[in-house]
Amino acid sequence: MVETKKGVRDANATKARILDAAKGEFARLGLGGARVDEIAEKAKANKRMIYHYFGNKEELFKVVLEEAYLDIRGAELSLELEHLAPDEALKTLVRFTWNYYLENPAFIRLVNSENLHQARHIAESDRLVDASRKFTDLVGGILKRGEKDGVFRKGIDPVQLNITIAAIGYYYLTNRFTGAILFEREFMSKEALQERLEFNLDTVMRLVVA
Amino acid sequence: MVETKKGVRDANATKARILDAAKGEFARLGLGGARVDEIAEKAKANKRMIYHYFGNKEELFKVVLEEAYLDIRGAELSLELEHLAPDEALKTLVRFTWNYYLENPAFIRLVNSENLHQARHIAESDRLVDASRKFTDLVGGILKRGEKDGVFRKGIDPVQLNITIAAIGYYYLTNRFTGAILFEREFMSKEALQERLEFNLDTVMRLVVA
DNA sequence: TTATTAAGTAACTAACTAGTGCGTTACTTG
DNA sequence: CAAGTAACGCACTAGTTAGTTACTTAATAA
Repeated sequence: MVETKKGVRDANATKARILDAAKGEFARLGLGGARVDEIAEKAKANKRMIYHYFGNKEELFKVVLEEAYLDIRGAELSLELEHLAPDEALKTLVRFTWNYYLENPAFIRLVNSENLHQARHIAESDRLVDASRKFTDLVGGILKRGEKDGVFRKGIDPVQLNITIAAIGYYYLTNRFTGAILFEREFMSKEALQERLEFNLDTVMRLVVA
Repeated sequence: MVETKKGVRDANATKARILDAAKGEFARLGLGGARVDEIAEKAKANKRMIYHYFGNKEELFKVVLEEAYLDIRGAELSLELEHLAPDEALKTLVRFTWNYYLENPAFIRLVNSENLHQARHIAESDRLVDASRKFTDLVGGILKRGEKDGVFRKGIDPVQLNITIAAIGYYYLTNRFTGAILFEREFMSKEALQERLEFNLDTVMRLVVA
């Protein structure tokens, strides 16, 4: 939570508080379910400020989404996977992805909401496309190195692999509520989470191994 | 779409039209985004009838969800996988799951919406728990047979496997909108879909193989 | 000190939305 | 065929909701 003392006028701080509150509300209730009044209240800002700084609800949602994506893409790059052996790099990525989803529950909920709306809010964001391209290239590089070292089989599509790495973590976490009921199983205990991570690491390594 | 001639009074037909329209609207816009008036109009029924037959919006959502889940669980059971060799049974399940998601886009959207609301609408549905238990047992049985035949390695958790089979299809399809933008790739062309299915079959078979 | 600009507020509005009151119309059964 | 019951419809309400209007207050530069 962004906290700044009130009374003092500070445009940047107010913007940050609004973004923070909006992220929480959009994640919790989706674009349609979130309420502008509620966001303003949570941000300790006047609703008028939201319209002043962001134009309207959807534009605000755009900024929230873009920031969320840039954050994870930045974190992925800062793992410096190119300095690790291919198999370690891949394992690190699987672990990181899993932990990022766990520690940033807002992220997957925002992505879900954006997909419900057919991704029209990020449709023209060159910044996101650039960041994602770098990420795909990164994974492609790991696969190439592994292939050359003889530890990975060849011909693996980095995009398909990326999707799968995201999927096996993301799905478990977003659908944990229905999952817990239907499979009559605890999804969020320390042991359950650890077990799933191990299973996912295993899945990915079996998929790439030569 | 359920179609019945108007004017003639037919409670079952009206209920069916309402459920059908509700499924479409809830899938399209989520529980929060769907509008009761719109559902009534699409159902060619009076809004009053929705409240008459289903009580309120959330109860209607409950029925829609329960029907959607029972439908896929029923379809899975009618595959009669127990009559197939273990590896064929598993491949058939992966293909079926993929095709079901493709042909019933409402299903994954409804499940997403339900998880946004922490699964409170299916929380007490014994029918669903029973149906899911049968399904988990089915997959468990396939794994056991494969293990005995020496084609599958032992110790695979059927629940984790189920989750993974669902995940690698579900995630690709729900997140295809953001995916298409970020990965600069067509997700829904015939070729792309076929490629993903092959990749997923490969992923699952490599995961279980002895 | 004063004029200017930007930050911030409260009260409002027009459109919408879930849910209802109350009446009408058709089918069914004794 | 009469009377009861269930299907159906209109028009309303009470409460929301995104967005706006018109204003006050603080910071800043001349």
